[in-house]
Amino acid sequence: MTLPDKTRPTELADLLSAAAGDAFAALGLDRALGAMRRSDRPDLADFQCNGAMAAAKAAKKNPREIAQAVVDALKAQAMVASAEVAGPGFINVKVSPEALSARAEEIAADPRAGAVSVDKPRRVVIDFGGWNVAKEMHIGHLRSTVIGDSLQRLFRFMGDHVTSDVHLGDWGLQMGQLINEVKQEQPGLPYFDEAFTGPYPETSPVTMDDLGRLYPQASAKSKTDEERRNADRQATQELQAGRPGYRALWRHFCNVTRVGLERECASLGVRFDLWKGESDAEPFIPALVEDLKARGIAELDAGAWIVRVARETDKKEMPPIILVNRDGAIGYHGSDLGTIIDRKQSIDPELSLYVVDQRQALHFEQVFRASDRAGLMPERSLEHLGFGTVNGPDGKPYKTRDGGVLKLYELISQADATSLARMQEAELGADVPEDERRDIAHKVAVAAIKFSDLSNVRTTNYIFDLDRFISFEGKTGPYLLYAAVRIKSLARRAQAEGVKPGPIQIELDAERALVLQLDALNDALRGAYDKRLPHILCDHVYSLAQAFSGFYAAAPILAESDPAKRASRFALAMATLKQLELGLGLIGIETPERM
RNA sequence: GACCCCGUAGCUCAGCAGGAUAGAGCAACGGUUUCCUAAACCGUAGGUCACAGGUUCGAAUCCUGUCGGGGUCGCCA
Repeated sequence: MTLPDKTRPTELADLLSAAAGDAFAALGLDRALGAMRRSDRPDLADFQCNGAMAAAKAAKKNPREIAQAVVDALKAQAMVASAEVAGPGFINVKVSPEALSARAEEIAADPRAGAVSVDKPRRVVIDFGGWNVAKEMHIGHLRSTVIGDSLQRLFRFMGDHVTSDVHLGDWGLQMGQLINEVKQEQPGLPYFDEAFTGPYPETSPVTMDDLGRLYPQASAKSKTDEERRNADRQATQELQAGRPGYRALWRHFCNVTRVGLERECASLGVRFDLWKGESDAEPFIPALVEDLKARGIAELDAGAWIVRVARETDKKEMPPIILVNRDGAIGYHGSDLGTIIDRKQSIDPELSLYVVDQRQALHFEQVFRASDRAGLMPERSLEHLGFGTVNGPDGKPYKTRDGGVLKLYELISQADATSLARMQEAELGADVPEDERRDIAHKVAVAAIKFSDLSNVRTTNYIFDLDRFISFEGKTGPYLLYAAVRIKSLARRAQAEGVKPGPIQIELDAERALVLQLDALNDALRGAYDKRLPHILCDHVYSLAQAFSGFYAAAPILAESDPAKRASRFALAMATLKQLELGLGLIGIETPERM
């Protein structure tokens, strides 16, 4: 293997890894040992390779000797300014200013700001499955929304064909509970009269506020009162079996809820390809059940049709899935299987990602196994991307001071207000029309909220602190916007002064650091994409903003008097802006023109 | 009881396919604006990586155990 054509520079670490890999191969060692990464010791090197020490162990050779051979080979590369062996066998490399310039030029010229894409695009489904009919969005729903949105943006950007589905919880016992609750409050409605032949009223008998009030009531009663619970089960089964009045009422619940959810989505800048729900799986279920019965996969157990998914190798108990419960109703096991069939037929995805609370890990493992057993979709194509809960300082799910849940719109409006106040305090945007000022404040607020959530590792719980969430200093969304906005301001000024970007020349330490950071984009993209962890991307964008802020403070850009330097630095700033906006876009954050 | 996740600076968190001096942000302290947006920049201080063993030339990272926190375990989703 030889180095890629030098007329097209590419990721510095890749070039170095290839060169080092050749050197290892020449020694009869594994090429993969040549993997180069950003140095842990920026004072010593730009990049490092630890392969010599690993190789020495296997080949029983002196690690420093191996490292020295690799270093000698690396020194022959034009892009290598210096290479040396350090300590027990670290290989330290500094790249030449020319190589940095070339890479910066490439990023500046590339519409994708230096980002690679996948070799083989896949059809991917992303299921957000966190929202429910009759439940208003609260702080706990934020995670599936922003994580799922970030992933759909990232996967699309990497080249995959993504279909996102909000996948509303609209078909379980909670529907029967709600029907009965409404029946108790308003028994005279035609929906409950089996003799009524229609048509049913077009306007909903309940508002979103009503639903928000009724649902907890109904749920509480169902838990404590066995008779009521049986009635709820009965209603659920009748709804699913198609009782017209119940269906009509249920449709009102869904529509009313959807209006509210769409408003939140618009506010957060999140969109879905599909607004399907558990109920959409219903048509696929009877045939599935018959098929599984016929093939002996479904078994009758205590009145319910189940599918066993336990395996001998299991270390824990693995309960069967309940395909049809003893009332004849479909629970979320069954509806998830039905949904898999629906997607298989309409999309045929190669990968399905379920962005749902970590606490449902067991459920998804069961469903995926059942899907595999039934031959619907292979288990390996189904992934549950669990996320941790949003906790208060006590480690329990977050509650407001009065013990209630924090509604999402309340969080957003508080952040909006804080943001607007901050602008006024800084006397910014005074010359901007009221509408635009509010728009800017909202963008800043959404950036703060999304970044706070996304910069936590997806899989772990985190402690939510409202003040910190909407604070605008330090490692926050607004910090990132601020970096981008300053460059936009530079661009306007350059336009007015007739300054154009020119050839990039790397001289200052701050410039080196910035280009090295720009070059690191693909590492972050690959990490975030492969592991489905948006925080890796957040870290990159933050580091990039930091590197730019350092550069901005260290060197005059448009204020530089030397025209060549001015043009170079301006070009570097514009390349940074492109990558910043790209990265921000992938975590769902929009950049205002000013702030 | 079984299984899963977590325990890193005063606080909130990165780092964990082993690698050099464990990194950020906030809070604290000290500096920086005649100059492109100070929502910024630079610096100081702050850690027995829960604890105990083990593997290794080398462990925050891998293995075992203990303690502490959170979660899950068939007809709710």
